[in-house]
Amino acid sequence: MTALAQALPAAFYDRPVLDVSRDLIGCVVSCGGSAGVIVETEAYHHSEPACHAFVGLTPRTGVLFGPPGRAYVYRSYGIHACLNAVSEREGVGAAVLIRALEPISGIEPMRERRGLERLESLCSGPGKLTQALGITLDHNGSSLSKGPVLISEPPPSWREFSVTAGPRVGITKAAELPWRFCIAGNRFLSRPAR
DNA sequence: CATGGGATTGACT
DNA sequence: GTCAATCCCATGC
Repeated sequence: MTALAQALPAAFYDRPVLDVSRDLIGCVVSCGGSAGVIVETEAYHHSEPACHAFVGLTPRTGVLFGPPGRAYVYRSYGIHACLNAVSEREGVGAAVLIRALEPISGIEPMRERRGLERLESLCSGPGKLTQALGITLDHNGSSLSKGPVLISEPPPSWREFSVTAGPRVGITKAAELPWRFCIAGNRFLSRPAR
């Protein structure tokens, strides 16, 4: 394990979701004795139809409209869990989808939870990284500052990289918005940046 | 209460 | 390239 870094405060997420989405690149997600650096994110905002919050306040979207800095975890295609960081002022309805991590510690537990060996396959997708870190729907609504899922500032060796923006992956509505952010050329992206 | 659609992944042609 | 798995929940009757 690397030295414990400072978890980002809730105020970090209380900003425009595009800023939070870009600034989360390089930060560290940790859970279940494993951790990885965020190399790919997507922003979602209630004002556009690809966002779950677009339909308004329902039992499903309650966390999205809650205070910033909490985890919104939803089930995708009946099989996978996807991790989001709720952003913007309470009541707005916005979040950042964490799409890919570069594993940095607790690699063996990740391999066990994923049932795979290949490093590049452990966290290179939103459903993969939650499985690798042991993140489940039970974490929905939990604080990303207090855990058990934590997001911390970038490690010292991760302060220099270039972030590119492009269209989001796998959506049918508002697909033209360039709200996906990645580290250009990183080997651990869910798919290459365009 | 019945229906349908995913912010995906992995296996297969 | 195609496609099924599988379940939560929004929507409509």
